[in-house]
Parts: sequence; C-alpha cells; structure tokens
Amino acid sequence: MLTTIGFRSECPLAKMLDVVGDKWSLLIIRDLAMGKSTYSELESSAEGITTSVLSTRLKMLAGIGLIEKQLYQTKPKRYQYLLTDKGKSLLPLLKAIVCWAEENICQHEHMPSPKSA
Amino acid sequence: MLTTIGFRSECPLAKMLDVVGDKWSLLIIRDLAMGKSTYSELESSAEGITTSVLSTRLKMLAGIGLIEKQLYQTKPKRYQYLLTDKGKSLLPLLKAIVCWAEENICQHEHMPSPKSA
DNA sequence: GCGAGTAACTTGCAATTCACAAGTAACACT
DNA sequence: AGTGTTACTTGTGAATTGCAAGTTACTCGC
Repeated sequence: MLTTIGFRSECPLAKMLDVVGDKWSLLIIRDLAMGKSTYSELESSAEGITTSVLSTRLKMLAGIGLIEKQLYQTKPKRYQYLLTDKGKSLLPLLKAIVCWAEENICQHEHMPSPKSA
Repeated sequence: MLTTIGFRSECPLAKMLDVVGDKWSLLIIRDLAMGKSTYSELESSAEGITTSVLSTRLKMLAGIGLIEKQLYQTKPKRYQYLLTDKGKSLLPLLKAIVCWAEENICQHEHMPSPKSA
C-alpha cells in the first residue's frame, strides 16, 4: 500500500482527479450532504457500493480532510461521518455537475455506450 | 466488450461519473481545450497517458458526443480531435474544478495520502 | 526503390484495482 | 445461550490499467 501521494502532475485538475476522480468518492459526499451519516446508511446507496470500497474511500476522504469520523455513542461503539467545511465547499461544484448532467446526459438515454469501441 | 451503458442509477451525478468519472477523460478534454488536437499531441500530456488508454477514451468521448474525430489530410491520413459544442459546455465546469483544487489541494502539499489506509 | 522516420493506432501481458462473498468483533435484546 | 445489528476486514476471482512491442500507411533522403 502506498503511503505517499503520487500526483501525476502539478495541474490542479489532475490533482483533483487523483483525489476524488474515482467512481465513488463524490457519491459518498453526495450521500453525506443528503443527510446520511452512518456506515450502514452509506452502504445502502442507490448505486450499491460494496463494503470494502466504502471502507477504503471513507478512510481516504477523512485522510484528505473532506470528511471526519466521529464516535457518537460508546456503549456499543457507533460512528458517524460528517462533511468538514472543506467537504461542504465541494457542494456547489457537485450541484454544477448535476446541472450539466441533467442537460447533457439525462436528456438522451439512447446514446452510444462509453464502454464500447 | 460491453455495448450498452450500465448506468448505476438514475442520479445525474452518478451518470456523470459513469461517463467521465475516470482519471483521464477530463484531462483529454482539458488538453483539447488548450489547443492540442492530434493523437500524438494528446499522447504527450504532462501526466503520461498510455496510448492504449488514450485510444479507448477518445472512442468513448466521441461516442457520447463530447468530441469528434476529423480527417484533415488524406495523403498520409491525419486526424484531429475537436471538442463538440457539448464538449465545450463542459469547460466552465472544468474551470470551477480547477479553482476548487487550487484552493483546497494545491495549498497544502503535505496532506496524508489518499492511497494509504 | 530502399531504409529510416513519423502518425495513428492495435495487440499482448503483467500489475493494479475492484466486486462479490464471507468472516469477525462488540454489544444489545430476549 | 442464541439471534440480530453495526461497523467493519479479509480472501478470491474478474475487470481495468499500465507498459511494451508490433502494425499500417505514408513521406523523405539517398
């Protein structure tokens, strides 16, 4: 397991993609913004994230300071995940992405596959 | 090779990530916006994309209508890739991502790794 | 007209990442 | 004591990616 960031370049866009440019990180942030907070709530996302991916993503997002993990009950240990201020600052960006997607992807369902040749 | 899109959900954000939520697509769009247009120009990006990934991403991006491939010389066949209007409509979003990254990632270089536990 | 060079790729294989399933620890409830 | 729930970790096969080499088509210099 790597312990240092391997930024591919100094380009801010590339760095952003190195950090949250995977298929799941932004969806976790979306769910936290929508009111979900516990591990099991996040696990039950509409997209069906697996528990192993969720676990590693939460650690990563906490590591870069976009979310934080809080113990809110000790008797049986219960944790909640919360967006930090930095994490919340991403929300306008997410909203912009949603707007773009609604106009450019959701309109035409029958576009060619991104996975085919 | 898949021939149909497997959108994970109806969420516009998830769809967006299904389409351009990988490490390379937005960098290709960035390079096209910056004036690069041929395959070999795109191949020489600062981040070192491999030719096989570039090839599949270009087909995918053309398939969903964000870019188009044009033959601009026939004697030795030479192609150029251009942003479509749809592709250009992504640029304000890219700019917003860059701004966020400059303020939230580029500031502190010594943050914990997103890849470590 | 022959070898070297360049553009635009494709193909093959190894390495990494991911998804699916099962397992674990701590506690609560009955 | 047994079942259930939360919050995970671990193992394995599949999919994706990265690296290197090969291919096609053409130009240029000799």
